[in-house]
Amino acid sequence: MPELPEVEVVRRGLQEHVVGRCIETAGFFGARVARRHLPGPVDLADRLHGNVIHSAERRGKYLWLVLEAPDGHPQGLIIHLGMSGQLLVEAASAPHEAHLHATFDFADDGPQLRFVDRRTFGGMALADLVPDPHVPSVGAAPRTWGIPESITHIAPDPLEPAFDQRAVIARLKARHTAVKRSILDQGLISGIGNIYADEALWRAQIHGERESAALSKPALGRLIGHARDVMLEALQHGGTSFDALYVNVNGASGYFDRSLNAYGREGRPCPRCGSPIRREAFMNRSSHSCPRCQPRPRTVG
DNA sequence: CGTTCCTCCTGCTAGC
DNA sequence: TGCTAGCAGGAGGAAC
Repeated sequence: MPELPEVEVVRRGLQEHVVGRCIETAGFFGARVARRHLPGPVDLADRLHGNVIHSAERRGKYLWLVLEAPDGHPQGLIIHLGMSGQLLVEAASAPHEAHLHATFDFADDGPQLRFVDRRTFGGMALADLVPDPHVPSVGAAPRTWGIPESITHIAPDPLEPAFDQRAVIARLKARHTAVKRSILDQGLISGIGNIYADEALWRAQIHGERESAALSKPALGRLIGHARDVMLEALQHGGTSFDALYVNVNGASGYFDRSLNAYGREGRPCPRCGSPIRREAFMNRSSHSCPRCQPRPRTVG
């Protein structure tokens, strides 16, 4: 479930606890955590030895650590949390968690970074850093270090300077598919998952199966604005809980308990009109919406 | 090409 | 009470 706000909380934890440190030894356990690193887990561990962590970056749901290898070559360690990934900062002597897939020991005597992932949809890979193809020719300044080559297909998220709302609206107007499918497409706008998609659609009073191209530009603009707002609010709720030496995705956001209006609220009253929230199958997932505020389209887009 | 569908995975829960 | 089927869903790649 980590979407943009939860991943940003983790990024801030990494910035606080591992940036500036030198990786002494990395270990990867099992075949899946490094599956996107094609040379394999042993190669990945070898290449990380002696690297200094310069910064912790994020685009959408992707994290990466900017590293400088002992030979001076900069590179990015991509980290995706998938469905259930957690990064923990703990003493090396702490008992190993079930589903511990990676450990990082540092040249200092400080705590260890661990990657724990029950469902193994998450993973790590090393990539070269390249100029960001999404930075417009005028406007946002490029990142100091560039972005990992293997995630250049991921679009900017609504919280970064490179986000170009007019360009995104133009692409949404060209999509002849359901608008919810469009805003979940990380190559079009990144960071939004099923939860925040449902919340943004509820706020915008748009049913997710309405055709993307058939919505007006102002309506699409409002939808994007609501997506940005709901993720910012979640970030504000969740951004205070990592002062301990423990970066916990699941504990990152109290937002789920209090502030969701549609997602996971099947049968409970719509906070706006009181109608019971409905749940529908969509894209082999669940979609939650208000039947009165978000009427279904006559024809599926 | 744009769009849709399937698969990876494990823990939890509803229902027989 | 114990089993199984169903559900949760991010993202890449196959399939249409």
